[in-house]
Amino acid sequence: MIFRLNQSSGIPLYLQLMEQVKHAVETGALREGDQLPTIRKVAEDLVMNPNTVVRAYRELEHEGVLELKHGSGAFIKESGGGRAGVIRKARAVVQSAVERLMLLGLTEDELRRAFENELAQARAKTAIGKSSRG
Amino acid sequence: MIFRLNQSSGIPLYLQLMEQVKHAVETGALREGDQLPTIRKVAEDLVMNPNTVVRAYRELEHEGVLELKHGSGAFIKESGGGRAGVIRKARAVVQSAVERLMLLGLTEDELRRAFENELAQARAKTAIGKSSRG
DNA sequence: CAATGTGTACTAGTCTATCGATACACTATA
DNA sequence: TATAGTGTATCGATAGACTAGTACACATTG
Repeated sequence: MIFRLNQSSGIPLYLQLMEQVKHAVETGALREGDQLPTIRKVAEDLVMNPNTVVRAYRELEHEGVLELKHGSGAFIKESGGGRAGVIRKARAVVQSAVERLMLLGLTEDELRRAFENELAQARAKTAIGKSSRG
Repeated sequence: MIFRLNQSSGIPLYLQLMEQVKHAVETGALREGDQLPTIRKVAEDLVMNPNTVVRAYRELEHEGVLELKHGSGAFIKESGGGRAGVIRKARAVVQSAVERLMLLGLTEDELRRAFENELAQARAKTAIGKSSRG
């Protein structure tokens, strides 16, 4: 597992790290039980402070993506039954929707707004309120 | 046009303002040429600094939602052909997609991620890159 | 021109997010 | 028990976001 950061993107380093771990999990590059690179190793490789890596790992733990074991390391956590499969299906749905939306000639911002609006609506109606898998 | 802010929501006041103006435009409560409430009036009504209102209005101008006329006021701008109608159609598409996704049991975060991923894909392939209508 | 209403520009304070330095505590291994 | 490898905790520096105070410039009306 190797990470690549864009120092000048304006996106916080710890978020970039989180993003890459999540992506690796979703694509299957990282599986349940796999150990992630050491905090110190990542920090060294990417020439950054260990604390920043800690932040990424801790948030990922809080989201239920991985588990930190004091003195041992960081490990990918079971995400609960064919979650990866579900996410793949979801992608298909989203993809077709996005395609149709682009045909309507919406800008990316408008598209995102429409999405967020719906999400807010849905949140109000249903019980998906709890964000993340905590 | 009356605005309502949530001081303790953690969401920046100027963003809340922007949100409400956009929503009013999308629902038709505000139409092309309509004058928005004065910067000072909004600031007074909501007990906040005029500069914060300015920020909201300026960003909306930058996004092409309204137009600021020095000495005259702020006015809703034509958004180009039946844009409102298009946006309404888009909403329907998004709504059905979101509903299906929720049935899959995705959390809000996962849903958002899937959406952003697709958006990034689409951006790479097509020419919708330019965000906002500027 | 005067008066009033409008947006604009400049400056500064405060708070938070982000990242870093460093020392501590747990675990595994021999 | 010693040692090396791992995550943890606490504090500080810095930059940027957000909001505010105040004075300026333009437009409209009479």
